[in-house]
Amino acid sequence: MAQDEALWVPGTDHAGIATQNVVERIIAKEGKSRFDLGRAAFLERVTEFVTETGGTILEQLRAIGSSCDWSRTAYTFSPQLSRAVREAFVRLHDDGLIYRGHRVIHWCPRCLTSLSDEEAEPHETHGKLYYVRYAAADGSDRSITVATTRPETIPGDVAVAVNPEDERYRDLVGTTVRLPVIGIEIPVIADAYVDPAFGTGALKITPAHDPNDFEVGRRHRLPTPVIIDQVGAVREVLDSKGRVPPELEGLDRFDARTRIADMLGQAGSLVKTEVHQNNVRHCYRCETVIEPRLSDQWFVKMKDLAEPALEAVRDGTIRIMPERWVAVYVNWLENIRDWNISRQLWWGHRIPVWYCDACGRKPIVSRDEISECPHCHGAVHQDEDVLDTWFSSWLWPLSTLGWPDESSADLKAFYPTDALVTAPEILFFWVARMIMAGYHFEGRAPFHTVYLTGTVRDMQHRKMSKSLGNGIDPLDVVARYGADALRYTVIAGMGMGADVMLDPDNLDQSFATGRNFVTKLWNIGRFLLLNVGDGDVQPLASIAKSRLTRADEWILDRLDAAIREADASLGPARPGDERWSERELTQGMRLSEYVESARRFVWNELADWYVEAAKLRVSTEGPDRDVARAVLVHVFDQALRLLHPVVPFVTEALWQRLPTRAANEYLARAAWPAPGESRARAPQFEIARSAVSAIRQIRAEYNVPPGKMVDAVVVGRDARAVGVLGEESDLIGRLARATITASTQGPTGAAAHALLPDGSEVVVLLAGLVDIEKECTRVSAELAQLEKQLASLEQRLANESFVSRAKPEVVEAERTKLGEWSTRREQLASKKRTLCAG
RNA sequence: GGUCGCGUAGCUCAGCUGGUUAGAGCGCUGGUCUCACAUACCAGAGGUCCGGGGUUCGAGUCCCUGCGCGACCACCA
Repeated sequence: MAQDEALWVPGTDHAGIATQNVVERIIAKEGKSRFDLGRAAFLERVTEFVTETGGTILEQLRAIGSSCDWSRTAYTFSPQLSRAVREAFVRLHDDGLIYRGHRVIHWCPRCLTSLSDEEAEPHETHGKLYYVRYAAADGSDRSITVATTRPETIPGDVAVAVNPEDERYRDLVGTTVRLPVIGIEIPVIADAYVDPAFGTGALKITPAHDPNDFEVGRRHRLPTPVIIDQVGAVREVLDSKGRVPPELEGLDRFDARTRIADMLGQAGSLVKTEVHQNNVRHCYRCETVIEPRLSDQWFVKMKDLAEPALEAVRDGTIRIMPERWVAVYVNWLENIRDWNISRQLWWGHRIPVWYCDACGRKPIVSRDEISECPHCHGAVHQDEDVLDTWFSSWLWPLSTLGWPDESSADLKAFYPTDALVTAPEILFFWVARMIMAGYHFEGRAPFHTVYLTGTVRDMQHRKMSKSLGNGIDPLDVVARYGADALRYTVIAGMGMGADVMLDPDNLDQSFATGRNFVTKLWNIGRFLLLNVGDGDVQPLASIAKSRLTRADEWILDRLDAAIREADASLGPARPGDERWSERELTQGMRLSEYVESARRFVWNELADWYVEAAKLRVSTEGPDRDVARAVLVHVFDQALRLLHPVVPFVTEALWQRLPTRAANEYLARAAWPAPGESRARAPQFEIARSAVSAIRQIRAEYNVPPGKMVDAVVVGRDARAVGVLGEESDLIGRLARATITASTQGPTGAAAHALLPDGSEVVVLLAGLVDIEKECTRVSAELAQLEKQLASLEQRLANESFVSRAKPEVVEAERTKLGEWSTRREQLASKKRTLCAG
């Protein structure tokens, strides 16, 4: 609408682990595992499954009216995007940024795959801390007690480590101790990694089953016996002959834990156990407790990649909103660790690496399939593993625009893109990595605004999830209330980065905001179209300014204010220069504020006041009818434009029916509104408006029946106000059901009184109804309140510091206020004298 | 353990760089089926801006502190 070509590429990723898990569960019901089916047949099943179900997200996206370019719907597993994945892998490898590492990684014994640091989620767990005594090997009665949460890994121990500074154990360093129950002799070593303050200050070292122990073991050139297999059972897997006692052989790690605790107890080696709280990592897909596992995996070196991504956010090339996430982003990048990109899954991009079975040279990394060794022409086999799904997602802004084809028209036209909108929980998984990929492969940031939304939660503030059953399917909401109601509710209810609470058990109430607004908008449209009728409607520009009424000027003025507010709330789409200015960094993207400005205009100003004011004019034949019609249509047209991005369906449907709409035009393509020049008489209408409110207030207070006409004297503060009130008396009278007399002064007794903000007064004559005592009380209360406020205002203005230090416009405003309030005080005081004297 | 955020009306939250009498939606109370709309209209009640200090002419807004929540990160076995 801002006449700026916009592209939103829809699409999905292949969700490696998640999808594979679901399909494995399905075939498990048939009593099969993926290994029974074999790789090819299994992949067929997954493809089948994805084809059937994969469209749901896109359907939902479409149903809620997302204005995507559906012809470009992308999928990370498509040939085009797969090509980009391979290209990226090969380039990174050629750049020396991909390497194969032998180390302890996070392993899910259920999914049978490794996971990245981000995919292994720490959960607070209440466990036990076991204190186990390791006796000296020399037969003396000396011993060293270690504290461990995982006694089942004792068979894999290769040393006991203490801090080199620790006096308690200094004489033991260099000696050997025996593994309890097992009897193997291991050394006591000193390593600074050990925290002397924790537990006993002595730490058992199990290099194959703990990442830190692995590092310690490497420093001390210790062996790495593996005693837990890939499904998490204890057995002699590698370099561990004679280490696993027969009682533990084949036991699951948790069973082995209780079993070995018993054995240690019987052997007198278990000193004590303590309740202990610590973080245990779980698989982010199946919640299984992660088992650290020693294996060969492909890693991406992250430090060099992180550098420009860090710089981009620091120097304002990319802004992250809300701003508080910047610190989180920076912190993660500064402490970034290498990215394990291999997954021992089948559903994903196979790693483009081949090994020669004959000559056994270095692994061959290739863009194309390889059938024989380029060196010896021997047989080759491809790496069994696939890539982390995020290894394809991190290329999204590039790959969906045609990369690696540098001549791609899309890439030229739309890269770098503008805004990336997503949930904060994938800031690291996705956003940070996309930025790194953008810089590494294309030398530029992939977007310059990162907008992190809040999360939709239920009434207990729980995230919506399948397992809790507290989710809301957008399709249900669309079916019940329409897409616009859903969109309005969520957009209006979500301040920047704030969560929005919706009750899955009470959709009526949860979506009332949006439903009511859309209904209201529709009804305004109905009235308008009905009353404007079929005849030609003149464009507002062709109406002479002198023909506009005060109400016309007022509503046009309010429209301009709404447009200005909306523009300010939305802010600029992209940086004015290469980088965001200090101001721009935090400006804009306030969707809820933009929506509120538009809502207030349409509902509280257009519908509640202008439409009511214009009713008589549009139903009365004559030249003024055309003026009112022109203004109504113009204002509504502009309002629809303003609202279209939020409620596209209902605004488009209404706009199509506007008499001024040209054939074959769409609101979606209409120009975004721009404010016009200011109108002098617009503020005067406020006096009339408050007069109506004041009369209504009095009517309500005295329980005057709605149909009954009353007499009201409207006393202007000055001649000009009286003039305005006189000219608008018909309108005021109609809206307030009163016969209006505008005057410079009014009766003080036997009437109900109300003051207008500008100092004018409304006196409603209620023959025989007025309760003088009530009026006295009211006026007294009002006066007291005013006196208090006036006192503090006077004090402020008498304060020299305020007058000299505050901004001049603030002081000026306070002075004006003082004048107005003083007048009101006098009026009230005189009123009080008359009323309260009886 | 580190970092960050939050605590404003019964509920969910706005309130941006300190400056009119602190706002919205939903809910609540009273009155209206007024010829666009009862998913509406009119009027109204409801707030010690978590507590305590401080800076300032001026604090919901800035600083310190206490209490209560939450998020993220982290190799303390």
